[in-house]
Amino acid sequence: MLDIKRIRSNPEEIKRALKKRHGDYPIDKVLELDEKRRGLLKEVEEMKARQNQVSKEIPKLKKEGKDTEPILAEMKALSDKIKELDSEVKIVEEELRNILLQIPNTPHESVVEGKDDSENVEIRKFGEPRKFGFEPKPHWEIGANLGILDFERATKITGSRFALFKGLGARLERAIIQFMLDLHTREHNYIEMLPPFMVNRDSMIGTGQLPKFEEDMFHLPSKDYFLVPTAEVPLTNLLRDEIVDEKDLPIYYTAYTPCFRQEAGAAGRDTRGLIRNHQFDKVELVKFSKPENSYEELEKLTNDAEEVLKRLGLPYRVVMLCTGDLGFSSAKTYDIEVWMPSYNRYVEISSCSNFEDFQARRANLRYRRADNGKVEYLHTLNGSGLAVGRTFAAILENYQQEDGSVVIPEALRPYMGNIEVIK
RNA sequence: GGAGAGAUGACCGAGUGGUUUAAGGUGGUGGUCUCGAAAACCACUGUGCAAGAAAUUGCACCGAGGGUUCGAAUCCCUCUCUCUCCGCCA
Repeated sequence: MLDIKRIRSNPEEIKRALKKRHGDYPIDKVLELDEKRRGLLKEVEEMKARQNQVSKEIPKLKKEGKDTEPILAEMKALSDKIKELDSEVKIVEEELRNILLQIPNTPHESVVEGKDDSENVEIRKFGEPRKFGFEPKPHWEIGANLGILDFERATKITGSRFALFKGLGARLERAIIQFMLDLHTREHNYIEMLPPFMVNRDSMIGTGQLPKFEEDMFHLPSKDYFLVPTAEVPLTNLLRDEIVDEKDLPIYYTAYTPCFRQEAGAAGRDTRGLIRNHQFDKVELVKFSKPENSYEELEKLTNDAEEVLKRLGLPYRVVMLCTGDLGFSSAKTYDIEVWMPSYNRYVEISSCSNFEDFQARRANLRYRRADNGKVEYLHTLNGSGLAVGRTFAAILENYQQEDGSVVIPEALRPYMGNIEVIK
């Protein structure tokens, strides 16, 4: 959520920034409602001040045995008027909030303007796509042939867009999770969390999935809970409505969770394999930072995620999302894309974002400055560290051999009982 | 799932309709005292919104949301959560 005071004092700057996103947002409507709200507030608060004052006099008058009837009648009228205005204020505030919740974050000035993902900017590259001396297979064929992935039975058990990992496949998935968590906790100083996989509505609003993207989520109507679409939701909301001390910052959390997404609107895309499923595993990185350090923290966070791919020896590149491709809550995002031979291109495997105070404002995440004791909004950041299913797929495809076997990257072998090859 | 009890500031805890601008204590910050510290004493110690250049002022907030009343932490209704006992259960 954008700061209403910032919109009020710099409406043209906000309009200019949002225009870069190539969308249309009702800033003038916000200004109009804000002005209406403040006018009503002034009026009703003056009435309440009078009401409070007179209410203190009434017991004194009663004690003195004076007739309070006329004053009570007057106060009754005032009370009714206050109720009327209060509900008017409430309606205006609700409308204002609903509009504000649907306005995306303003892009950081360093973000390149562009219309869609075709205008994203490559920042750096690691490794070279492997030249195969044979016809490489896609991971769903490799996995099925080795008996470690079974999509037909996953469909039987549940439906389309689910995966079943079998035998060494299940173990490899688990090994990847463990390897990622160990790297981030031991070498990058993240604190490991294992949060609930369902969250309530307030949490989903706090990180920006709601109200705009409800159709993308799995919802449990009996409790009004949502299956987590990413561990970003429970991790960021961990500190919701809290004020942390400056000395405790920055705070780094990491968590493995399964992630659940409807993939509404993605019909027909990536229907085979592990790339786009309703349930997938992910290790997530979340940071809470002081505003002045958040862009430095974004670079470090991105490096932390890249390190996973480096250790696994998977070729990748980092791109900066242009304004037209930037997520709703994000001010700046780097996508890390891994080389996927079956797609013959780089495929997103991590998305690292700085949300500045956009989520913090929604989720009421604040910290107290050590020097002056003032309370300010935190900056929040997160990134995948990494998407586990896509990592699994990239390993199968990049490490496949002509005979259909798959070499295990060295970094994972300690987690695989030192097996070197799945065959 | 059934029955009962509860939710008050950073923490403990009083408060069942009107000088409560939420008593008192603990913790924290500043000061007095001291060579220094402890103790003691004094003062200060929340968040949000609005107005103001600022000092400051007003309004709201006692789990959440409604209601009764001139006036609600206090009374009524709904919900959420916590605790105890019972049932069920990995």
